[in-house]
Amino acid sequence: MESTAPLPAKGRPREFCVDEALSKALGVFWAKGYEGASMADLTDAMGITKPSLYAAFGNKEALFHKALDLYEAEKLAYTREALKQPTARGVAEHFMRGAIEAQTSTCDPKGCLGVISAAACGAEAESIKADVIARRASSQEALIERFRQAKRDGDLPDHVEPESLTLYLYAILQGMAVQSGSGASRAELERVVETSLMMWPTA
Amino acid sequence: MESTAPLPAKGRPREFCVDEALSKALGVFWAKGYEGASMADLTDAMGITKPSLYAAFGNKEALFHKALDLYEAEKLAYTREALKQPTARGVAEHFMRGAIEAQTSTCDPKGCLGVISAAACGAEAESIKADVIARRASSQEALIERFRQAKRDGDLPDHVEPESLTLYLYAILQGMAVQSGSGASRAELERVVETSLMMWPTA
DNA sequence: TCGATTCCATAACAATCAGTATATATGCGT
DNA sequence: ACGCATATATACTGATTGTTATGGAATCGA
Repeated sequence: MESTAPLPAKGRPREFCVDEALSKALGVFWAKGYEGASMADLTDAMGITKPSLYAAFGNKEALFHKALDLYEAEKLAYTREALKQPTARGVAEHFMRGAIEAQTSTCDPKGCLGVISAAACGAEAESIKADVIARRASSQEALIERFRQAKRDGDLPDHVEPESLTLYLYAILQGMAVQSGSGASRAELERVVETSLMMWPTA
Repeated sequence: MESTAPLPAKGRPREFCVDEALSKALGVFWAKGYEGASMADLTDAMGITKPSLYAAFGNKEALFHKALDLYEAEKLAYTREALKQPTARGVAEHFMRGAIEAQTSTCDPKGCLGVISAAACGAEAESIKADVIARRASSQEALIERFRQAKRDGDLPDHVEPESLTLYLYAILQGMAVQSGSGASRAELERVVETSLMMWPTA
């Protein structure tokens, strides 16, 4: 294996920052969806030409997967933080309040890239959908495990199943994403969160 | 105003049934989204040629709005039934179980056309999105009014706000649509519903 | 049977799609 | 200074997008 350290750099050096360009691409995919984002949109926002894009990222699909990596790493960091909260209720609250922040930030597109990409369902986007669904499943698995721990902690009532509670919480989060992507205000999303927390099961 | 009764029918009669063709078009939009559905897809499924489509429906956008009308009238009929349930809890349960039926029927595409169309966010689809959002708002208004009545009936706790409860229930419904559109099984959706009902506020 | 009228079918339209071929520019080691 | 390797810029590819013009076919009232 080769280190990622600065290699000798044989040929002509590229004139743009790959990470920065990827971040711009993420913004376009987030705002317009996978199919809605054209290569012209992408190269425009990234400030590079098409051959440069293909050389650096492969093709549109590969670019999207890398943008999804970045999205998970940066914009979904709060989900990993949420799992560390001491109570199941705290976990849920951190998830939902983090979702509000991520989905209504004024410097980012509205809504959730995962939900947008899973809902956009052209035929060519099947591999995109599969990737998003797989990532969601793995993220749900972590939450299920966290709720199992909560039950062992006596933090959740006996009659609550971690799998069901996870599906339920994810439904709320996805619903919030749909609403924020449809122009819902932060105040409206907060009402959803307050209502959810009001009903959260107590041990 | 002219009656819709069979006019003398001046020229050559059309060789296809408009309602049937519209129903086929709805299926395509439902399965592939507004932007994902091409005119070729549509004419293929409808069994007509492009000029016939344009003559009968105007253009792609007008066709979509009419398909949305049909969707509301046929596939969302359960929501009007739900509002008639005697208790707020019954209303919510009817909404959610109706959503399961509508979103996992084996003879229809999975998921909810409204959610799919609101999430698909190309630039050209702005008018589509606006239509879907407006219809959702009007449907939410009816549910808010129903929950207000429930409060007057002493059917909901005092501290529950009809607006918040509506946003919350819609979030769950939209989340279920996202999940069913992403391959969730009926059993998984039923877990969401059971969990939601378990937490439903009692007066 | 004759317009008049409306429909269907084929083919074309300009625009856009994702992706690439070609040519030129820039850096390295030698 | 030379070749090698890589990046950039322009222009192009074939396919597909939504939409429409054209020509023939079908049904009407007269």
